[in-house]
Amino acid sequence: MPKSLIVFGQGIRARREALGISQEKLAEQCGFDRTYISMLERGTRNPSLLNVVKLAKGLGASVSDLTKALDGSRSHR
Amino acid sequence: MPKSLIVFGQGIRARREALGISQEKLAEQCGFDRTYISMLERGTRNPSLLNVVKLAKGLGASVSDLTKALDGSRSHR
DNA sequence: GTGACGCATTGTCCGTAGACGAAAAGGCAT
DNA sequence: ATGCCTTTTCGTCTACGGACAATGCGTCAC
Repeated sequence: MPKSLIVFGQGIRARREALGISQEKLAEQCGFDRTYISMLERGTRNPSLLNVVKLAKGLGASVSDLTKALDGSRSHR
Repeated sequence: MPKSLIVFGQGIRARREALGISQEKLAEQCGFDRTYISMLERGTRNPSLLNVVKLAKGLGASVSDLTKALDGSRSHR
């Protein structure tokens, strides 16, 4: 379970909760399945770049904003 | 062919050439295949988040730096 | 010419991303 | 306790990511 995905998922969850919306609502805004959001937030999925872009739109954030949490994270070393 | 991937690939290529290294060299630093780098730079591949992290390391850049180019890009609309 | 280099392109292969259904469990009310 | 809402977790399935080998095309040098 790569640390990068954990960190990324935590950022997603934090932003979603800051917006006060459910996983289902976010999934619908992104065009995803609700279970997919659940797995993303727990770091059990490795999303593609295009889906990260969709996520950013659904969260009203920029892509680089979502990925800032990964900048210092050594996923494995 | 999503515009986001094109833009992302152009950014990869620009950074790689700024480093003065070949696709093969970058691939080896990232643990990728050389053809994969080629396809990424042309936007014909949709990399996973973990691979974007690997790319960032191989290029000596931050993830959010690589994805900054996507911030304003409307991938489809 | 014939090398070597860098890049693009194709095809095959396996693993997993991601959709979808269903179920279960945790709040938090009433 | 019974609702409802949210989230987690379990299947299955198809599509695509990504590795790898092979080929081709240019452009250098020799």
